[in-house]
Amino acid sequence: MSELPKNYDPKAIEERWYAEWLARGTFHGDAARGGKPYCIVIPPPNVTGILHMGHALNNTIQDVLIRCRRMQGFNTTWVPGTDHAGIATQNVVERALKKEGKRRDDLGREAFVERVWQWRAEYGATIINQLKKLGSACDWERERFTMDEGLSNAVAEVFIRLYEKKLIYRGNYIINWCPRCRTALSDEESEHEDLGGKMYHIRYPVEGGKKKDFVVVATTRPETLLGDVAVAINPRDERYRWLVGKTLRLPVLNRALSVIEDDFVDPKFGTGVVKVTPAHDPNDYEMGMRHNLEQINVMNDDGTMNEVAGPYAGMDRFACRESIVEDLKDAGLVEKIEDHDHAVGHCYRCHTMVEPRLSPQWFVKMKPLARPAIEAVKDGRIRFVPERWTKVYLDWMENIRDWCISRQIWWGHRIPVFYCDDCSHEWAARDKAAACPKCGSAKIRQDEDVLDTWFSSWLWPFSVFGWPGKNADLSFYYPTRTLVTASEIIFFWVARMIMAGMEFMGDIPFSEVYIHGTVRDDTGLKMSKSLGNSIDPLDIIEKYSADALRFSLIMLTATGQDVYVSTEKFEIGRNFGTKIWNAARFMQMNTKGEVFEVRAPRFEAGSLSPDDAHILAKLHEAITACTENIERFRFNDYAKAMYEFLWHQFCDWYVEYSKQILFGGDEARRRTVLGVMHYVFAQGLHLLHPLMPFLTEELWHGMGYGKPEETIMHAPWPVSLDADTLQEWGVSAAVVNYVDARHDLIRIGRTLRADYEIAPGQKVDYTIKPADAAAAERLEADRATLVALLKAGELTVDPAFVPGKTMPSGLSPLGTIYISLQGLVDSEAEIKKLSGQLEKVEQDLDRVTRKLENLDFVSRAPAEIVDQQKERKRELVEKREKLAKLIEMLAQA
RNA sequence: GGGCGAUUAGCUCAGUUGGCUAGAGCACUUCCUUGACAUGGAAGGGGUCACAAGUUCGAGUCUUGUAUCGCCCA
Repeated sequence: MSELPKNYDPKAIEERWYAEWLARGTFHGDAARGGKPYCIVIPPPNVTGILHMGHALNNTIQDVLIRCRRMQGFNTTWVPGTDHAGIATQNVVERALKKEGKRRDDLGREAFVERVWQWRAEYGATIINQLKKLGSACDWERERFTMDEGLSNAVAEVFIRLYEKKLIYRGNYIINWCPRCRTALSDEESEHEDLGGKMYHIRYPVEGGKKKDFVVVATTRPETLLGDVAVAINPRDERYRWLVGKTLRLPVLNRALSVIEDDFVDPKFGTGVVKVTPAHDPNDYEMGMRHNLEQINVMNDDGTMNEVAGPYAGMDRFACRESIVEDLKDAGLVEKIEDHDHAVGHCYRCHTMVEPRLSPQWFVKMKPLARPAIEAVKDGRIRFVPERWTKVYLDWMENIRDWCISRQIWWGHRIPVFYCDDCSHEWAARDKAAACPKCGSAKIRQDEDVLDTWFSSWLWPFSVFGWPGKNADLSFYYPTRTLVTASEIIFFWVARMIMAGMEFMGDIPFSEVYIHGTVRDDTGLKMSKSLGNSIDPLDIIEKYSADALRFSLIMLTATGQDVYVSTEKFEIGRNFGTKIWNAARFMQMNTKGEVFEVRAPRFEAGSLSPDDAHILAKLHEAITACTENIERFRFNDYAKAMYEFLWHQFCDWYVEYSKQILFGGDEARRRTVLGVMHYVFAQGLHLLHPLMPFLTEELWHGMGYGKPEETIMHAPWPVSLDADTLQEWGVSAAVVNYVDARHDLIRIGRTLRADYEIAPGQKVDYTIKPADAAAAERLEADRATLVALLKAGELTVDPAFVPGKTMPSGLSPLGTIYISLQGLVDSEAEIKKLSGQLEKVEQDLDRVTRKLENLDFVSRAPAEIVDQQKERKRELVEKREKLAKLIEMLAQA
C-alpha cells in the first residue's frame, strides 16, 4: 500500500490509467473467450464531430453499462467508431477549399474525395480521442468507420439485395432540397421550424371576363407562381362553381391556367382557391398527377430562379419573392398580405430553408421492411426504456414513407447502379463491369449520386462485425444487447437499424433501447454552438476531472428526462471524489500496513458492534440498490445510492464512529473496525467503479486491494449477501433500526448544543433517560460512542433520572436527552421551542385520531396500515405527555 | 391541427404498485480551521405538490377538464 498524496490530482491519474488500460487490453472482448455475451454498439458520432455534453452523457451511460457487465462476468464488447457524415464532412472540406479560393468542381470528383480522406486522416480522430478522455472503455481494436472497406461492402450488398427485390427504385418526385448543400434530403433531415411568415393573397384574372373579374389565391411562396399550371377548387365549394371551365391568366408570365376540381382543396383554408405548382409542392405534385398537369420547374439547384422565370431569371428565390410581390402590387394584383405562422423545413446540416423540388432520386420502399420491425417491438423482443418511446416509434413506423436515399454530393458510398448509354440497360453491381451485360457496349457509366449516410449506419450493429462475411464474433455478439441513444435519432437511426436487422440478419439488432434526455443549459435551451451556450465537456474534465463530469452528469439525469447543466453543477462530482479520496487517506493513516481481507471476509457476531453491523447492512442495501438501478436504467438513482452510502453512511457516521476505536486502546476492536472499514470501502469502490473509473482504480491500488498487475475493471461486481449470512455476522433489522434511532438521538443532542450556542469543541454533560429497558441496555453499552459523537463531558444513561427544572431537552424514540447547563437556560426560549413542538404533535395527533375514528378507514385499509397509524398515535400521545411535562416544569422554574 | 412530456422548496430535480409525517443536491442562515476532508463539519430556515372537479377509508401519485411551458410529427 503506497501512501496516498494529500491532494488528489485527477489529471495525472486519469491519463495514466487510461494508457494502462489500453496497454493491458482490458477493453477488448472476443468471442473465443466464450461466456455470456454483452455487446453495445456505439451510436457512431460524426467524423467531423467534437465532443459535446450530449456525447458525454450518452457515452458515460454506455460506459457504466459495459463496465458493470464486465465486472458481472459477461463477455463484453463496446464497439466504437465514427460515421462519415456525408453532407457535414463535405461541407467542412468545401469550406477549407474555399479558403484556398477553390471549389470542389475545380478538383473534380476523384481529387475531391481524396482530399476528404486526407482531411479525415488529419482530423477524423478528434472525437475518438475525446471519448478516450472521458474514460470510455471501448473495444478500440474493433473501431470502425462507415466508409471502411468492410462497411462499404455491406452497403453495396444491401443496396443490391434491395434493388433486386425491387425495394429500391428511382423516380421523379418532390423531395426536400437544400439549395446550399445542393442535394436532396430525406424527410427526417428536413427539420420543421415555426416561422412568422406572410400569406400573400394574389388576384388571378379570369380570361374573357371584365377587368374586375379575378379570383384570389393565397400562397406563402409567391415566387413559385411562376411554375403554376392551374388553380384548384373543392368540387363541393359552391362559391366557385362559376369558375369551372374558365381559363385564368397567370400574372406576370401571362400563362393560361386551367381550373381543376380536387377534394384535396380545403374550402376553409385561405380563400378556398389554391394555385397549383406541381414541380414545387408535394400536394400540388399529387394533384398534378391526378389531373395530368405539366410540371414546370422554375428554380436552379442553388435556389436561384431559372430561365423559365422570365424576368426573374438568375434572382435568388427570396429576392424573387420580394420583387414579384412589388410587381404584383404595381399591377394592382395584390389583394392583401397577412401575417401567417407556418412550419418550414430547414436543412439539418446547414439550416438553410429547404425547397420542395421535383427531381429524380432513389428511394427505398419502406412498408415491407417496416412490418417485421413493428412486430419485433410489439411482441416485446425489443423494449424501449422509457416505455413511452414505443408509441413514438410505432406511430412513425405505421405511417412510414419511402426513404429518399440519394444525395447529390461526392463524399459517401456511390450508388452501385450502372447505365448503358447504348441500350439504356440499368443494373446494380458491386463493381463496374467492362461492358454492358445486355448489349456488350462499353459506353457504361455509374450513377453520380451517393447514398445517405444513414444508409450505412442502419447496418451498424452487424456491419461492424464484418457482415456479409460470417465469423464467430458476429454470431456471438449479434444481436447486441443495449442501444443507448437520444430521442432525436429514433427515426433516423434506431427504427432503420431494426428494419435492417430484421431484413438482413433475420433477427433484432438489440433487445433494449435506452433513450436518454437532451442536455440543455440551465435556462432550458438545447446546447448549441450557434447559441454559444454550450459547455465543453473537455473544459469540465480539465477543471474538475472526467470522473467528476461523469458522476455529475449521471446524478443530474433523471431517467429519460432532459438534463440542465451549468459549470457549477459539476462541483458535485468533484466534491464527491475529494471526499472519497480523503476517506481513503484517513483509513490509510490508521491502517499501518496491516492487510485485511476485502473480498469475502468472515465476521463473527460476537465481535461486531451495532455500528459495525449497521454499516455492513447499509453496504448490502447499497449493493442491491445499485445493481437494481443499473438494471432498470435508473442511473441517477444508482449515483444517488452511492453518494448517500459513501458520503452519509460511511463518512458521516461510520468513519466518525471509528475514530474513538482507532484512537483507543482496544486492539481487537481496532482490528475488527479496520476490517469492516476496508471491506466496506473496497466493495464501495467496486460499486462506484462504472461511474468514476479513474478514482476507483487509483484508490483500489493505492489501498492495496488488488495486485499491481490486476485491475478493478475485472474485480467482481458486489453481490448482496442473503439475510442468513448477515444474521451470522449479527446484522439484523433490529440492530439497524437501533443504530438509525441512535443517530437521531445524537442529532437531537447536537441540536441542543447548537440551540445553546455551545462551541463545537466545548464539552458538555448529557443525561439520557431511556424509553425502556432494552434501550437502556443498548445505550449504556454504547456510552463511549455517544460521548464521542456528542463531544460530551459526562454522559449518563439513567432510567430513573429526574431532570432539574430548567434542563433543555430533546425527545427521541430511544429516550429523552437532557443537556446540563448551569444558570444558562433561557426558560422562555425553551418553552417556546417545546410549545412549538407540542403544537405540531397535537396537529399530527388530531389527524391520526380522526383517521382511526373513521370506521371506513379501520375496516377498509389494510391491517398493516391501520397498525402503523395506531403505533403512531401511541408515539404521539407519549410525546405529547412528555412535552407537556417538560413545559410545565420550565414554567414553574 | 395531432401526439408526447412537464408543472413539487429560491434553483435543478427525485418521489416506482395510491398509505407522505413530501425528500435530495445546490443556494441561503448560524456556528466551527477539532488529529481524512473548508472541494469540509455541525445545526437550521424554507413547500396550499399549477388550478378545478371527481374516484377512494386515504390522492403529490389515479380519472376528467383548465392554464402555462417544452418537445416531436403534420
